Amino acid sequence: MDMFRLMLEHFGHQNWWPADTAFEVMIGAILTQNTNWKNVEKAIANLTEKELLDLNALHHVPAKILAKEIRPAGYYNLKAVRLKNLVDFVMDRYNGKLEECLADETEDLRKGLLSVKGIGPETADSILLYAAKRPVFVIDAYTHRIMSRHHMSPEEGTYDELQNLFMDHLPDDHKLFNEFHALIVQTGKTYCKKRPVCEGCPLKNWTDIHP
DNA sequence: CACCAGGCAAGTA
DNA sequence: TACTTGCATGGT
Repeated sequence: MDMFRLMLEHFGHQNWWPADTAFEVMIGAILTQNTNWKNVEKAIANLTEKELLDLNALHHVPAKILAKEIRPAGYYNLKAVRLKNLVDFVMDRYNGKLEECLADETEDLRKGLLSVKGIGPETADSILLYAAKRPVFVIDAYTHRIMSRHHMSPEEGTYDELQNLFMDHLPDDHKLFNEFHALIVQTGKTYCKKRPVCEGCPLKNWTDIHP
């Protein structure tokens, strides 16, 4: 049985990304860097309450005030600057129009996002997949860990190598990629931590990467 | 108490 | 290129 179906039959549909708008996805993508999503929810709730979950509002709010509101998400000084960098990117390159940003060519938008200080490959691809709905496969620490544990990737493969491994074997379908990445995270959280709990893992006897 | 969470950038050699 | 370190809260 293939990896995707094993995980789907075990966990069911994940309904990612848990956000109301594309902009909220973009903000969440930065806030969740190396941070538990529960903490991000608190930070986003603060932003909503202060009416800061908005491109123009974030553009005008001082980084120091912003940092205070996103405190529960951790790395708050760093992330406040990163959020401002992302907002500046949309302002400068797309004339402050989020729709134009999200409608840009996938490759151009990816390069642009990666040029923003504080946005690396996972954050850029999360925005492309979950906000812009492009068929771009997101790789995270759990993906590396699961693939490595199953000897499906060369040891400590790079982000791009692992991403290509999936994208070369899967149809370009953003809905599939959406569900697939979410299931990998759920599987990793439940069974594939640094101290793995392999008993009960849907991938226990999985050895074939066939889509 | 230790360890972890849906990373990234900057510094060193 | 290949390590190492800082960033930080909140949960287990």
